[in-house]
Amino acid sequence: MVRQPYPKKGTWTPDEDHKLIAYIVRYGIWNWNEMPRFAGLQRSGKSCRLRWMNYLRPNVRRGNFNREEEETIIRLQKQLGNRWSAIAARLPHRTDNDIKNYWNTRLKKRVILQNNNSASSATTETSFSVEENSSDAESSALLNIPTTADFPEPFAYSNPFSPLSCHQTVEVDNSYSMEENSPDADSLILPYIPTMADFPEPLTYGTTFSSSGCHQTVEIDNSYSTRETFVSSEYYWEIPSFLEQPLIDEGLDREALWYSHHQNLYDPVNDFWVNPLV
DNA sequence: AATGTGGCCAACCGCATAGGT
DNA sequence: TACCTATGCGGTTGGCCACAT
Repeated sequence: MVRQPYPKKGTWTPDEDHKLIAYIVRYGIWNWNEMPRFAGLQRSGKSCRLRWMNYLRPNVRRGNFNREEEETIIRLQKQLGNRWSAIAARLPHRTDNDIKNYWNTRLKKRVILQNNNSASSATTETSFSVEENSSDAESSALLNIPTTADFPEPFAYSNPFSPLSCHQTVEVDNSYSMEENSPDADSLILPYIPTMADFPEPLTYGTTFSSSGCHQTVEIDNSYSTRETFVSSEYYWEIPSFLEQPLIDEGLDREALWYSHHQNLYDPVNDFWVNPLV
């Protein structure tokens, strides 16, 4: 009996990122638990999923939060509590983990301070309990505390595989529009979810294919949901080692796919994804 | 220069939930 | 209906880094 190697933990290496991106771009997401084995990763499926969702996934916006985003987070946290996924759903391109971290390390203190200040100025009482998750909308008024948006500085994205790097290279527009977000939290804004229509040609699931990379076969389940699982064609990246392998889906034309996504090129010299159209 | 301290954030862990059998 | 598995979510941890002493 062959014992499964103990899943690797800790920080992901660029090589691991490369493998995961390449695998998902090529085959999509069909089963997180099985995927690492086929992708040649020693990680748990859970770890792969987390890495993809929080870091490698297309459209993930990283770097400083602007003032509008901060205010939105503060407002939604007050309304929804620590339901980070719900808050993230209303902040396009931000992950729940990012929002959670940002809240815990920065915004939380600011809100507490703000509440303390407003409490002390609003009443002469010396003992006043500040409820962090108060539903009192009146207490949501922000102090004029400088935020990162007040001190714009260039973002530094160190990860060469960051999707943001592909499309926006270095500059990040601080005027990032939040107009998609209704100020009314009751109107739910869902994040963009790729559908089959986003693909140049439909993937054919329910077929059996062989992965030449690992010399194994796998059954693709028809019941597999498209929700949050497919890589949009807009972000089809070329990974040389994988392109050298034959495509496994009959319906896919590698060349057509590549030309339809030619805007993203990998610069092997600088180990960086660039967009020549930007 | 060495050490201590705190902030930041990627990643892990455990539990909840959804969906399939 | 009960059980099992995969996935999602939120809390927490650990390591790295910058800064202070």
